[in-house]
Amino acid sequence: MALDHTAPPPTPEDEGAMRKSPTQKRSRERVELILASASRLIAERGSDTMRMSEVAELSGISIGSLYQYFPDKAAIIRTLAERYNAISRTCITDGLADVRTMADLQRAFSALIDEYYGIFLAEPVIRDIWSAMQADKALREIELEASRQNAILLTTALKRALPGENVDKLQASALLVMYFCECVMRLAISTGETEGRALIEAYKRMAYRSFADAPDTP
Amino acid sequence: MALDHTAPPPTPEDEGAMRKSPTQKRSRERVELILASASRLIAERGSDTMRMSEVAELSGISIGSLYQYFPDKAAIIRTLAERYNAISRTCITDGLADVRTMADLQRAFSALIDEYYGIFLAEPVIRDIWSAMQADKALREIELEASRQNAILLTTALKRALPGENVDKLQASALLVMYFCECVMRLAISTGETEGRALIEAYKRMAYRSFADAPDTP
DNA sequence: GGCAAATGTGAGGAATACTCATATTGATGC
DNA sequence: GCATCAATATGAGTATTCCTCACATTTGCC
Repeated sequence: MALDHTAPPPTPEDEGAMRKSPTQKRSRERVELILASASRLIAERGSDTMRMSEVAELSGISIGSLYQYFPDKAAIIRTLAERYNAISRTCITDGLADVRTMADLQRAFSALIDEYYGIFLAEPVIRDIWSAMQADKALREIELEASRQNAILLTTALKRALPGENVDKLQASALLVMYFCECVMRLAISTGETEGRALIEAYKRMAYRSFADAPDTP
Repeated sequence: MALDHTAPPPTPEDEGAMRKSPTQKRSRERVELILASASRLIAERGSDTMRMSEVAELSGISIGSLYQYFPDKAAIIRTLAERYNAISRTCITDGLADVRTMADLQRAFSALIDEYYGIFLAEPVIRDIWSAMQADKALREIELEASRQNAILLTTALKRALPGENVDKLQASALLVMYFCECVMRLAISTGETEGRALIEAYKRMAYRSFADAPDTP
């Protein structure tokens, strides 16, 4: 599952991020070399401290050549992100192919999520790109802390409404609901208001059902 | 609900981000002035294009003074973020105070989310801080597009497993589930693996319940 | 009024993404 | 083999922007 940069996959589709699509053999190899170097640097120290000069040096090419293929630093990161997305799409397609019933779906979904989490844990580059990005680490801590505080408030109300429920599960659900609240707001902003409202309604349904004292799903 | 910078609230708690807590009256006012200027600039053009020199100029103070109160650019943004968090915590506390039953909870929760979304729409500064941040806009587009693609795959499987279900709602739920997948991964990375695994289990329960053909919640 | 501490100032240092004029390399025709 | 032109490579230099620091000014206090 780990991305293999030594054997460049034939991907002429993500050239949208590039300045000039390389036609000669050597330059195609160089693009792969750049991406491999960037991957390594991101894995070691994170994308925000990765320097373009380091990418060039580690690749054994000049800065000028680097900018011949990628218009800016973000383009390198985007290209990596798109490759990871392509991989995960394949996993999902395969995982859901044979689903016929809800029981199938549940098994398949659970396995997919576990696999995905495994990849997340194992691949520092995905972790960095999707979670660290450029965003200030301290700011993410603040967001998490706010979600925790809000989750405590929600758990308190939930305990009153559902006296018999398993408290650990209530707490985990409450944290998710509060954390996802920020997430769905971001999503709604990205999609625009019309779709955003529908998504927020779906979020509310989802949150409410997660509270309901349904029997556990394995 | 909009933040009021003309009447500085007595907040000596968020001084953690500051370099030197201002003791004199004038300097307290200056801190509020800086935050108000930053707010305005972020609302107009976004935090990533906000320049420290602009903040200083708009505040009518020198750059040196700016750095007397805030150790760096991120500290200004963090201070604003913390103030918004304090406000939302108050809303949640008030909103959930009288909850006794699940019906209460549902009403209160729904109202809270609607209110929060309203704030998000109305306040460009919150929008920017929580959604744009420094992160590359194109990268967020890529994430959204990936979630959409994955949601299509999931919806296809869901339609097979639940032939009679309302397709619009299935689609909205599927998009949320897929988008939240990235979110919960980020969350799990932040919390560490022990808590992360519990959260991922909670996420799976939540996702699965959202598929189940339960009656709609109003 | 005088003194010490707090606060204010802005030219300049430092870091780093990115450019561009020039040099090198590869392909193609003869 | 050689000429020629386009594609590719180079890295010193530019531009931008965050942030510092040595010195000036103001404030509170006796």
